Amino acid sequence: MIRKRSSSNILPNTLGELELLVLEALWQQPHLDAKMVCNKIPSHKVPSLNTVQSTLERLYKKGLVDRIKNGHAYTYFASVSRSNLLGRLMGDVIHLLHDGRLETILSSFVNVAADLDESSLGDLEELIARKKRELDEEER
Amino acid sequence: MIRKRSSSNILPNTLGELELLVLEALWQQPHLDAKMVCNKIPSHKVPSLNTVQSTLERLYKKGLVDRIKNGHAYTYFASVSRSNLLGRLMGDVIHLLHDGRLETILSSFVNVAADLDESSLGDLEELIARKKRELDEEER
DNA sequence: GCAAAAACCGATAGCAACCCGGTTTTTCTC
DNA sequence: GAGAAAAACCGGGTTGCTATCGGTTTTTGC
Repeated sequence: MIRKRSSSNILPNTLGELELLVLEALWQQPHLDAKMVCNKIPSHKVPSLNTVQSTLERLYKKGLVDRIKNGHAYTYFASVSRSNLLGRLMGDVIHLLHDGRLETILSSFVNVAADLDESSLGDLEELIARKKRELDEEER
Repeated sequence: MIRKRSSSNILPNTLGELELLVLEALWQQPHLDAKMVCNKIPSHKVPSLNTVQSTLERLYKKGLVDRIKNGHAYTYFASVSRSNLLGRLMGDVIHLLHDGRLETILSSFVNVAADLDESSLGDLEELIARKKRELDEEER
């Protein structure tokens, strides 16, 4: 028997529950050390300091947080913004299921946007218009 | 020590590698039995028939494929379209990182759209316009 | 130099995907 | 209907990842 395994989860940057909580804390207030992060975790599920530390380490290796040696302790801060990470994960999902046809992506966009009300669609239109102008600039 | 664990992966519907390959096969050609699915997996990584079967079973439990008893064998078919699944996964990601501000979502949309060229943005605009008209209809 | 605090190390546990051999059930054929 | 073939079903083993935390070492402030 060969039993060689391929990768289990095909999405490269998925997050665990605690990893997300830690990131939330750092987005809310950057430049915290491990202990401070620990104190910011919702009180009904505070893990031990060590647990938070290894979670921070994992996030660091993933490139989602960065850190500075400040005295004897690291202070951590998110190295990606919330919307940046959101965009990255969306990109991963899209890449995963892309079939080459743009329409697939676009109609999914709009399906997701189905929850959005009219003014949000207006906002989206505005953002697209801006993006178009940017592309125009680049071409010249 | 308590050592009770919370959930590890916060995204509910992530896919494994083989699960995706199987889905791809079913999208390309619906109504296949396990053996046929097996034959459609790219040749450099064909797993055993049993492996494909348990993968199909997992996908069935997840609600991503459905099946009909046809003679002595099940025939399987995807119960979600590619763009449907894409939209669902995008929804999951958005829900995961949503901070209540629509702008976060919208700017992520546009960040992803940064890879798209001008005509694609035009298509997206068109889809939004259509969506807006739909919303208009509903209101009346 | 010493005590406290933090980093570092390693070990365990749970979970989900993957992988497959062996057994049972179903069905098809004669 | 018996027997063979094919598929479903079952159970277990492997891997990779997150979560969890105790114990040890290093650093630092006094």
